[in-house]
Amino acid sequence: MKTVEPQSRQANGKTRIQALNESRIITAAETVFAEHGFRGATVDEIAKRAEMSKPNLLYYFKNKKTLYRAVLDHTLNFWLEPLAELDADKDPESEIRRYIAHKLEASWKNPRASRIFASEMLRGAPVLNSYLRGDLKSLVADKCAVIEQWIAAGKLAPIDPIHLIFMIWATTQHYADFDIQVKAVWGKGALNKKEFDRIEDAVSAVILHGILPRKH
Amino acid sequence: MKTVEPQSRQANGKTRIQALNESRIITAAETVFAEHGFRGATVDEIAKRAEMSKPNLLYYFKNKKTLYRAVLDHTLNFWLEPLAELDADKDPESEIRRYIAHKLEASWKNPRASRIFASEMLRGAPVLNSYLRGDLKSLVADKCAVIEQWIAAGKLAPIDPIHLIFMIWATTQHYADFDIQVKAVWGKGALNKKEFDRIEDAVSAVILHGILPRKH
DNA sequence: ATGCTTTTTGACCATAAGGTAAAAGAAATA
DNA sequence: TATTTCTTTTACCTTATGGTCAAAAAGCAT
Repeated sequence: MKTVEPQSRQANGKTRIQALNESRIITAAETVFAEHGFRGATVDEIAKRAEMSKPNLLYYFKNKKTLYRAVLDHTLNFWLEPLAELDADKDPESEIRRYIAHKLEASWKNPRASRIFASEMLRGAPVLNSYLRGDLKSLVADKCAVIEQWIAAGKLAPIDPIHLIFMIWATTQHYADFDIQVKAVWGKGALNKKEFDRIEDAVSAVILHGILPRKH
Repeated sequence: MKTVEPQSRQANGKTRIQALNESRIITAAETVFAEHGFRGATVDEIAKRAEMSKPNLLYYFKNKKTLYRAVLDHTLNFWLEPLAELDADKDPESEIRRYIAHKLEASWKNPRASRIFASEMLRGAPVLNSYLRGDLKSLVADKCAVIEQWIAAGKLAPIDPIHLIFMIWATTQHYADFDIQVKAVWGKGALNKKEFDRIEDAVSAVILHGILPRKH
């Protein structure tokens, strides 16, 4: 009865193959969950997309729900990150412009993340409820306070900060989530860098124009 | 072998019971499709919600897809209607304010319609594709022309009209589709009339402030 | 090569889901 | 009330779906 050292693992405690396959699965799952939501997605389809048998997939994620949670986790990093940056000591115009740009870019680079989030909201956020009422809520509260400071300092028109945040979220997500509609109505194919820049300009212009104090 | 007159029907050619049941089914289906999308919705669940057996439901709509189309049809009236109103001869400020109010109200009164539409977009609009590229596109083109006129007359700042429309859509839909998030982050329960009015004010303020020409 | 661990597969299983068919049951007209 | 039309139910059928299990296959350290 000889004992043998366990197989070599990466920093995160995963074998080479684990790391590889888990990421392939997550990627495949993102696509399917984004398109069909939790209930509409099937494990079979995700497995096929990950070029893997269903039982093999279930070896890495014990069931659909666990996989979904993993995908949401992955998604949230993306989602939460840009907001954290708003800095009260800096100029609101450049800060908000940068935030809009960043958020639009995120929607652009990873529309699936945005759609997964949207789909989770549509079904009433059964999984993300506590996240919404916890981390996200307090983060938003912080940022509202920053905006309030700007308003108090006369650097912004007196608007309700939370609705400003909602407007920015809504608008930037729209281009990811309603991509098909945007393309169909605007008559473009896949949006390229140039069109993307136009979007950024238009959105920033209206919002900034809308919230910077008027000069008389 | 006596023949008998067919049963009395309403103007739309439907019997009393047909009209009643079809509307009950559509209502039930709206809820389920809004929450789970086409693939995630089940006929059983819709039937249960309509307090009816599955075969009975399928007597009225021969399959899930047909029912889904009927629901989308119902939804589109809602969706298309408010935009049709923008009138070039009137004042842009009041026209756009009215449009925003109208769209917000629609989201508020029938969030399910908004969500069904959102869900259809998320999955790439397989059913609504031709609608998007047809009716909706030309309607939007018309309204862009109206906005261009306002801009040419110096009544609006020179913004890209289509992005203005997208912004309005995005923002107003957000309050319907992301209702849960709004409630969780804002810390409100169900939104009441007062909060709804605050939303309307905030949104109109930013957008109108953002697009009306600056006075120097 | 050997012995152990990790990965993958194929064959299943139970349940859910979309849908059908035929017959029973209500409504409406005559 | 009789007859016809319209509605609802019961009993199924087929396929899809989430998930399990045991065994085979592949990797890896010695």
